[in-house]
Amino acid sequence: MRRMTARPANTHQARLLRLLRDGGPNSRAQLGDQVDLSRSKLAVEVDRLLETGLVVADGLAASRGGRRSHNIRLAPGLRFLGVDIGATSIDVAVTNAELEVLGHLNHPMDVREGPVAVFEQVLAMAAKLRASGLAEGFDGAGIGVPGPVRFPEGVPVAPPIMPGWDGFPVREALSQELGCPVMVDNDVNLMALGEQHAGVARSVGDFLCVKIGTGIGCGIVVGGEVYRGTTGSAGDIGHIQVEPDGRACACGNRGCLEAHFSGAALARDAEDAARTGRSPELAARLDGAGKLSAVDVAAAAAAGDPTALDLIREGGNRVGQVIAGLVSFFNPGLVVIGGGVTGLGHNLLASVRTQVYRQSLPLATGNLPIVLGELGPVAGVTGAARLISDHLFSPA
Amino acid sequence: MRRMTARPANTHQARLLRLLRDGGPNSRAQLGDQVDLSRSKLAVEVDRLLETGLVVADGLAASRGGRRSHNIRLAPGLRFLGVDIGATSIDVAVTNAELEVLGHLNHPMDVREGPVAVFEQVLAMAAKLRASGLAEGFDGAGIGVPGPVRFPEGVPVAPPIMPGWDGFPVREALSQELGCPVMVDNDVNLMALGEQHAGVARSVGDFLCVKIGTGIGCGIVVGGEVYRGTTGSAGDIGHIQVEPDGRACACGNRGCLEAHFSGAALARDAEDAARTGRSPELAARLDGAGKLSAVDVAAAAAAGDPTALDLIREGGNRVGQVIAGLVSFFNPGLVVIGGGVTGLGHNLLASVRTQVYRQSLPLATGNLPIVLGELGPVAGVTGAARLISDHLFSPA
DNA sequence: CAACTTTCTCCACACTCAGGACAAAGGTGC
DNA sequence: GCACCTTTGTCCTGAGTGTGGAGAAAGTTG
Repeated sequence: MRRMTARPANTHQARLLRLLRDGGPNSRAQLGDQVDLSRSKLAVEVDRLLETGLVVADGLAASRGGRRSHNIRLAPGLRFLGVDIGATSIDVAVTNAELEVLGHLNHPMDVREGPVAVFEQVLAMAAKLRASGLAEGFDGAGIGVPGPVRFPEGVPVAPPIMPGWDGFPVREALSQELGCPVMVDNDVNLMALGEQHAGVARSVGDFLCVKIGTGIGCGIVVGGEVYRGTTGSAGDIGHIQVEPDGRACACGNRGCLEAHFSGAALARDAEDAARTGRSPELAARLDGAGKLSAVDVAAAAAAGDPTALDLIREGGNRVGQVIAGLVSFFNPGLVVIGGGVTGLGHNLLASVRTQVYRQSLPLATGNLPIVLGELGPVAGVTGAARLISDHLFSPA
Repeated sequence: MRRMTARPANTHQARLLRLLRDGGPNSRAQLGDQVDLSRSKLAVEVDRLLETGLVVADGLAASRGGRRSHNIRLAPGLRFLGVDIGATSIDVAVTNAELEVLGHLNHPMDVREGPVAVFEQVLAMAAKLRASGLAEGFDGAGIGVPGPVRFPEGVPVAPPIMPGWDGFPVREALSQELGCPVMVDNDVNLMALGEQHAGVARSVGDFLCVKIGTGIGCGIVVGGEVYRGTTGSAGDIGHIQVEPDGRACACGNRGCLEAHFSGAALARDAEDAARTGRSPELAARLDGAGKLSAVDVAAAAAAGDPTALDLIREGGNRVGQVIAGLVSFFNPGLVVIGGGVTGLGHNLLASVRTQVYRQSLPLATGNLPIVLGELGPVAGVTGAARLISDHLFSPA
């Protein structure tokens, strides 16, 4: 099929496209209720959108007591590709224009293998999704990488855990390969966007989204928009010091949050507890290579293992301590916790909450929900689709 | 004289007013270079502003090689009142429409005496400024208070150091008394606004402004706008924990930043050092009541007193530790340090810088200036004038 | 004093947008 | 089945917004 070529010509059209994206099919009359435009002006803009092919008239809706309305919806053939590159795996999904995930693939891969190898894998996954009939092509793609990004150019800058990616023109390269517009962002920001679009953070203007995976990062949303900072490294909380003269961190400092608690740190601590005989539950879960993951710790905790519970509680205290500071500083309306450790669930949440509610001032915490993300692995890819759709659904 | 009654009728007019405020008198042609409007449209809007009396034509400028231009400037009689209520003193200033401080008064006063007594003092100071001929009346007033504010209503909420102010309708009361529009904000936010308008933070979009006075707070500017948080308590960093099981704080917790370093904590430590004989330099500066202030510590340090230097260095390390975390999180383009302790100067700055550059990642600190505010006590009142002028110079 | 610049005004024309009249297409009650 | 209502959508007029060009006014420069 012919891919999306047109862009909205003005802010009205952009507004209408986003309403249709976020609210599904709608009649002209219903759209009119939401946009503060006269019916006549609205009709003109809808007609123009129909001409561009971005939206289509799609049959008649049931009567609401009068003449039946024509359903207007985004072109059903539009497809976005959402890519979420983590430290240890890749998620790729296809969505329709309403950002509903139509198909989703996950593949383990070490990001340190470098952009070329990773790109090959991403393209193979995209091809597989296309071959399965979910898309004939992509109208746009969003991609998240686990490190800071110079956002306007779509280029990673000085990413600590993926040094081979420094300066690699992710946006341009992927755009070339896919033949469609591409936007690049930090994976944590995309998780925040995903939870904002379809998850727990709907209708919250200012919130924090703490992603605890291999590392730790924090998405910052101000007034509904992702805040990226001066050099694109905002939210990089993994190297905040939580213990003077604490553990050595890969960054060269001591006592960084990430060194004391993160997916990687938790796994190391669990493996240590297993090997030194402090936890038979964990020892029983060691794999052939003597490795454990956050999932194993969650399982051991669920089985009542006190050492596993201690590790989770201890970790929650560490993150909670940092989050408490951020809550005092940022005064968010919501804190979302997600990433690979979501499986640790309420044990983790409980100790985070304890720290925050104890350390921050009542005015900041009084009405502050601290919750787990509800989208899991879909958050990142949904956020990626949202990123490119926000870009395409804005005036050219 | 007749006070300002009109407000800009549209965004163009608001834009023009702000250009005239920030850039001084300008010709129509110069304004046209800055606003992306045709000369004809611009002439129409300027004419309308002239009709309202908000701006006046003020003689001819020198020729730039052709016909001489008419100077357009903000009405010279416009006067704003800027009020900055600190924990221990009140600053009041009159500015013209360009926010230049025409007169400035300071009066020591304990904010805990409550809103009624403080208001009386503020009104007396305003009357004194008026009596001196600097203003015949005020077209608007901005006021800062040392605590969180519900911004839209202009009402302090749960302010820890001034409990008597909780819920007091500052905006409404002052507006009644002065007979002009009033906006209320946190004193720290106003300092940030002041430094942004006329100080070190000009042309910086995202920055932090740490004010260390009796307490400690942090103004947050995102994209040129003050960020206030969900309940107006954003930037309240005084109660971030810097030492587990540290000193008891007035808030009920232990180890708060404010308990370890702030104007009040520094004074206490200095008095202690003086009384226990660790520092003759400080002891010599004790006043009749056995009290010291940040100024005394600065003087002792300048005289080479090692104990005073230690206190400053120690305090700088504490704040630096917190700022390092905030820099990682927020990735600002600038950090400004101001407030009563500015007198500690480069001794303080040095230890703050050391902490931040050591603890934060290079990407966030690479090009990050950490500087002292340059406006001193004028920052707050300038910010207050800026606050109300931003309000009045926006479409009604 | 002619030629050029800069500043400002005036005017014709295109575009945007609101609101009312009206047509189309349904439901409801008798 | 029919009159009357509601809802949806279209068309038209008129007010306002904004552009760009012509040209006048007021300088400078050689």
